[in-house]
Amino acid sequence: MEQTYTISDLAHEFDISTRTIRYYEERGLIHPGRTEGGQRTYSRKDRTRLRLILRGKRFGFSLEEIAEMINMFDQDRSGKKQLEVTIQYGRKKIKEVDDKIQDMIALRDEMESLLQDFQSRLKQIKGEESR
Amino acid sequence: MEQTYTISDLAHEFDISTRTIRYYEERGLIHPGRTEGGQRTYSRKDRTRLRLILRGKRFGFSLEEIAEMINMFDQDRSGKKQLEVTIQYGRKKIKEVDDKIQDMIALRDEMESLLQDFQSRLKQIKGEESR
DNA sequence: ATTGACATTAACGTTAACGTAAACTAGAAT
DNA sequence: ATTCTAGTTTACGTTAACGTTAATGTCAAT
Repeated sequence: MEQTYTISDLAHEFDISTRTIRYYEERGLIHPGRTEGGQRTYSRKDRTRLRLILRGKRFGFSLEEIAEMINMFDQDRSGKKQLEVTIQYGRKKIKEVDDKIQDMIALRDEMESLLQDFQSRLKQIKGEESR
Repeated sequence: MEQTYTISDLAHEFDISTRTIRYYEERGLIHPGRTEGGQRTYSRKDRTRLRLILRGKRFGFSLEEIAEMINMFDQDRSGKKQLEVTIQYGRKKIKEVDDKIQDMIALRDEMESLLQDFQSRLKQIKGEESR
């Protein structure tokens, strides 16, 4: 239990460049440790965090938004009022995600119905063919 | 039945700039008509198409990808082979969308479970409070 | 101790997707 | 007829999210 990763370990695993990982650090999204010699060293938590970042990216959040969300869930919010605010914000963000999901489902359906059109056209052609 | 729109009609309706709409045209995503004097005039079909473009954008497809998809569903594919290819491609794109949806649902769940943590913490604090 | 593969920072370059400004024209309203 | 609002093209500017290069340091293996 002391599992760490180098920057290229993670770069390979997630199929991104080392530059990208360093850039995320530059933007305050991740905070790896350092070795004696000054090289970055990533813990399991860092790796998990990177996965989260990439997941956020994949559906169109900006790095700034992702930073906001992550840092939010990150702080040691011990006060009651703080916790309540955090939860409020979290609910809002989740709703945003829900909305995006709905939007995508709508697009999916639209695409599907276009495809149906094409398929019935194809069927018709095939029908004519065998006359 | 001759409903048309000006560029700012659509800009207002979809809450985007006229520059954006012109840019989509520049990139070959939409092809409005012109008035005598040279001003762009948008039909209902153009409007529908714009809606599709924006929907595509909203979940992270690039304009190039959107152009590819739209033009695909656009051509008058009368040949059987052509139709089959189009349908294949369409299936592929729909699967991509499905994957994105799955991905987003995973993120949503992740966020939800984080929120649960916070909420149980809050409950605990409230419990202590009333002791 | 010397490779060789991988690491570091610094800084400039690149692309997509527009924003913005200038200089001008068209159309609607008074 | 004039004024005002909205349209046009051209062209340069901007930002996010990295890519790329240079110049140099580190670590593991021989």
